[in-house]
Amino acid sequence: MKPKILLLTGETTKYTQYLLSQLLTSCSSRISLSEVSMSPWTPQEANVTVTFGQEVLSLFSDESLSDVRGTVLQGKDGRKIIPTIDLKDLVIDLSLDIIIRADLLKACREKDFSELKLPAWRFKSNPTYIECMTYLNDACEDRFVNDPLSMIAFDLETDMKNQQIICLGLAHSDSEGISIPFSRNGESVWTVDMEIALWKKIGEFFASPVKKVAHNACFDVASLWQNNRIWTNNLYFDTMLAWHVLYLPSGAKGFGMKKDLGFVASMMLNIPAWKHKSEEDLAIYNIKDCCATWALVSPLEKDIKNKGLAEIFNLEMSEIESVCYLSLRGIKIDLDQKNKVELELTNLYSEIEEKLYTLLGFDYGITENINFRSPKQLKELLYVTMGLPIQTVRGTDTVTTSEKALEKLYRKTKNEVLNLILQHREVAKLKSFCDIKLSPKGRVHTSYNIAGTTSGRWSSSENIILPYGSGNLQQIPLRGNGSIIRSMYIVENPENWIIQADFVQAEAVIVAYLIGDSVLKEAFRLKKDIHKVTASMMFNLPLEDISPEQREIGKLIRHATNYSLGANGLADVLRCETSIAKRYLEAFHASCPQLKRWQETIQYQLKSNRSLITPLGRKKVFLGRLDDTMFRSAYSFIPQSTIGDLLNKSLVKFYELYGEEYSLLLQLHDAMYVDDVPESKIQDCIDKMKSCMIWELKINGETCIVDVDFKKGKNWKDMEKIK
DNA sequence: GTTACTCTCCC
DNA sequence: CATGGGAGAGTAACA
Repeated sequence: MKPKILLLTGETTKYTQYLLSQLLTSCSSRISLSEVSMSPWTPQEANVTVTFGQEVLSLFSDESLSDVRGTVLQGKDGRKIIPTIDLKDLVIDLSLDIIIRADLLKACREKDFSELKLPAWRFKSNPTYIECMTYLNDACEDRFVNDPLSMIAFDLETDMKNQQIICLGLAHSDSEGISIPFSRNGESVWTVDMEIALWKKIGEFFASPVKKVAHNACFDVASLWQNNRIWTNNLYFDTMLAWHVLYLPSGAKGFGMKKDLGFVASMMLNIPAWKHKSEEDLAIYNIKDCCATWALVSPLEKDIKNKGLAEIFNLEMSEIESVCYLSLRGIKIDLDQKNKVELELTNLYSEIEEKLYTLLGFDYGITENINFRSPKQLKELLYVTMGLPIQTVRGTDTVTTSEKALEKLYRKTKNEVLNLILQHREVAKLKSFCDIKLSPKGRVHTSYNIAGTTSGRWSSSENIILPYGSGNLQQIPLRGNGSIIRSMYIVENPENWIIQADFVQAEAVIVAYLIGDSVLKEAFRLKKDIHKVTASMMFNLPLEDISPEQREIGKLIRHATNYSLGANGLADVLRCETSIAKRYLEAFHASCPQLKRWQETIQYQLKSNRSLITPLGRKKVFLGRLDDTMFRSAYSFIPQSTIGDLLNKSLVKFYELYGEEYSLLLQLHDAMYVDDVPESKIQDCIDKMKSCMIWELKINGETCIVDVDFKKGKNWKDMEKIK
C-alpha cells in the first residue's frame, strides 16, 4: 500500500532524525505514523509529499522556498507537494519547529486525496463603474449590517511615491471580492465625476456599521483618512494584531515567525502562495489579500477566545485610532533652530576632523584620508598602524572599535586620537538627526507599530504615509550634548505648552511587587529616593549616609540586575574593574535574595509550559532552546510588557475621553506627551492625564500603583518638572 | 538593489 | 564568557 504522506528530508543526522521524530510525535493525534513514509531523496508514490529545504524542493519545482513554504503546490511530475524548511535550519533555531509542525498538519489535511484543490475564486478584477457601484451598494446592505457573521475585508494598494491610492480591494467571503481601481500606470481610471461618486459611495460603506476587517488596519485606516477624509467605522478585526497577540514572534530575527499576511496565511489557511507573483495583475493580488484576510478572521478569533486572550487583543484593537491620530498629526519643527543646530554641528565636525588629521600626520605620518565611520578602516588604524592593544566584544573574539572599547583604550593610553575619534563619532551621529525632511507644513511624522515588539510596547519607525522626519521618534537623543537635537521639536503655538507624563521607575516598581521585596515596595509607596534605598540595602548603611557615588551605583545596578547582568557587563556600565563590579553584585544579591528566587520560578515556569502571562493578561510563548538568553529575555518580559500595555491603555483612555480637548503628541514606552496646552489649562490637563494613568494593578494578590510625574516645556528639550 | 554587519540612539 | 526590548545610518560585499 502506498503511504499517504511522504517526507523527503534531504540529508539527515541522528540529531535531525530525532528532532523530526519529536515533531511527528507532537502531531500524533492527527497523523498516524503508519501513514507516513520517510526518505532522504528518493521520490515514491504518495498523496502528498513534504519537502524539507530548498534543495529537495528544487527536485520538484522552480519556486523559491521562501515564497511558497507551507503552501500546497503541484510539482513538475504532477505530484502534490508541501515545501517546508530545512531540518538543518531547525537545528540552528529550534523555535522553527512551530512552522514545520503547521506544515505537517497541513499535509495531514491533504493526505487522503492526490489532486490539487484550488479555491473557487470569483473575482471582479477589472470592474466597470456600474459593477463597482453595485458592489458597494450591496456591501452596505442589510445583510451585512444585521447578520453577525457577515463582514467585509478591505485592503489598499498605494503608490508611495505619488502618495495616491491605486486600488481598493474588498472581499465578502474567502473567495469572492472586487478590486476597485483608481490609477493605472499613473493615470486615472475614471472621469472626475465618476471618481467623486465612487469615493462618496466608498465613504458611505466605511461609515456604515458593517463589520470591517483588515491586516494591519493602521495603514489602511490612516491612508483613507489622510487621502480621502474617510473614517473607518466598526473596524471589527485586525488579523495582524490577532496574530501578534497569539504568537508574539520569538526566536531568530527575520527567519522564524513573521507577521505579514502571506506568512500568517501559510500557517493557518489552505490557499496557494500569491504574494510573490509580481507578474500577476495587481488587482488579483489585491483581492486575494482581502480574501485571505477574510478567511483568517474566524480561525484567529477562535484561537484568541480559547486561549483567553480576548482582553489583550481588544486593547491592541483599541490602540489603532490613537496610533492613526499620532502618526498623522506629527510634531512641529522650528526650522531656524534646526538650521542653527545643524550649522553648529557641521562646523564642529570639520574642526574635529582637522584636529584628527593634524595629530595623525604629526604622530604617525598618516597622510591619506580615513573614513572614521568605517569599522574596517578604524580597526586598521588603531590596531595595526597605531599598534594599540586589540579590544574585543565581551565574551567573543570579535575585534571592535566601539565607544566602550575606545574609552577603555583612552583611559589606558591617554592618546588624544582616541578622544577625537569618539567626539567625531558623537557629532556624526547627532548630525544624522538633523538630516531630516520636513512636511510641507513643517512637521515630522512617525509610524507607531502596535505589533512592533514581542512585549506589547510599540515600536516607532519611518512613517509610510507621510515620510517626513527622522523615522523613529523613540530614539531622539536626550542625554549629554545630544539633547540639543530635541530643542528643534517645538510646541504647536508658542504661547502654549507641551506636557509630559511619565511613569516613575515603572519597571522597577513592577519587579519589586513580582519578587515580593517588602523594603522596596515600602520605599515605592512612600515615594522615597529608590536608588538611595537600593544603595542603603547594598552597602548596609543608613539612608542619610549614602554618597552621590553610592546612589549612582544603586541606580545602575538596579536597572542592570533586572536583566540579570553579569560582573563584566556591570563593570562596563559602571566603568570600573570587573573585580569591583563582582563585589557590588554579591552585595546586591545578598541584600535582595528575592530576585534570584523569583528568577528561579521563572525558569521553572518556562521549563514546565514555556509561557509567561502578565498581570494585564498578555501571554508570551517562548520557543526554542531553553538557554540563558531565553531566561534573561523571560526575566524582562513581565515588567516590560506590563508597563508598555499600561501606558498604552492609559493613552487610549485619554484619547477617548479627552481627545477632543487635548492633542496627544508622542508616546515613549512609559511616557506620553500632550501638545498645545494653554497656560490656564495646565492643571486641568495634568489632572485628566493622571486620572487616565493611575491604575490599581493586582500582582501576587497585592495592589500595585505606579506613580506619574509631570513636566512642561516650550520645546522637547527644555522640560521642567511640575510641582 | 539587497543583505549582513557594526555602531549608537531610546526606554 | 554572555543585560532585555526596539530602529536607523553607514559601510562593505554581493548580485
